[in-house]
Amino acid sequence: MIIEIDFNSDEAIYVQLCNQIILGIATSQFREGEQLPSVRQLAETIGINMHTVNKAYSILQQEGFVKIDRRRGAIIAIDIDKLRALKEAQSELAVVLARAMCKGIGRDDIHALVDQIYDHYGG
Amino acid sequence: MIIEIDFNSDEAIYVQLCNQIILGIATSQFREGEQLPSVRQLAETIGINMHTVNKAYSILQQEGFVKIDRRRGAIIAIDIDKLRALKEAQSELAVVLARAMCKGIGRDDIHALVDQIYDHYGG
DNA sequence: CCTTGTGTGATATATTTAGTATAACATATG
DNA sequence: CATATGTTATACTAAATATATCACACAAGG
Repeated sequence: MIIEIDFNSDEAIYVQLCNQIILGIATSQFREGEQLPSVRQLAETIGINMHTVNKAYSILQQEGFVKIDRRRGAIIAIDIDKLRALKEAQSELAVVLARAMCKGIGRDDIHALVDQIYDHYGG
Repeated sequence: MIIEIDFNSDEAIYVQLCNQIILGIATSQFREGEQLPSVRQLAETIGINMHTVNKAYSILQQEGFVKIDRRRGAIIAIDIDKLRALKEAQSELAVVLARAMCKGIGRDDIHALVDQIYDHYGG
């Protein structure tokens, strides 16, 4: 999978890394049990520091997307806590939808967007 | 409208302020043409610095939620650029939905959440 | 005319976060 | 033993965040 970092973005590099890897999992470019590049390797590929990658991996571990094995590095391993995930999705959606509503975007527009994204992700 | 700031949150104060005011607009607690508290007044109410409120107001102005009048302060004035708003909603949704999908949340769950939020906002 | 209340601007300072640069360590693999 | 893994520690720079003052321009009201 190709990971691209926008160094001019206002989003921190480690946040962009997390999001892209999660996007990769959602689009089945990364599959359960698959091994991510080592922190040193990915850091060199992207041209950033090892610790920045390590921070992203640690967060992904904490959020239950990967498990980290001393021998093999970071491995995709989804820890499903659906109730918790639903709560988080709800509070994140609340912010996004409030903005959308103010701008005159109706619920049908949102439903269409959701379907479009799910179709694109192959769900 | 009551604005509450969580000083222990990892979200910056000015970001929380922006989100809460946008939430207030979405829920019709703030209406078009209505006047927001002055930067000094709101700062004192919350117990934060004037400039922190000013930063939030400036961002809201830049994002097209308020207009700032030297005489009357910040006034709710939605600038509707639906195409742009749709693009932003899409990219924000893409991140949220990727996380949800990985955790086994299906599109029906999301549609239900969307309806729930829109109902709650009174749309 | 003066006071008051707007937003705005400049400056300074403290704190936290982000990112980098090195180095070293424990451990598992071959 | 050499290599590659994550991990830990330290130090440093740069940027973001938040606060603290002070001052300015402008408009409203007495």
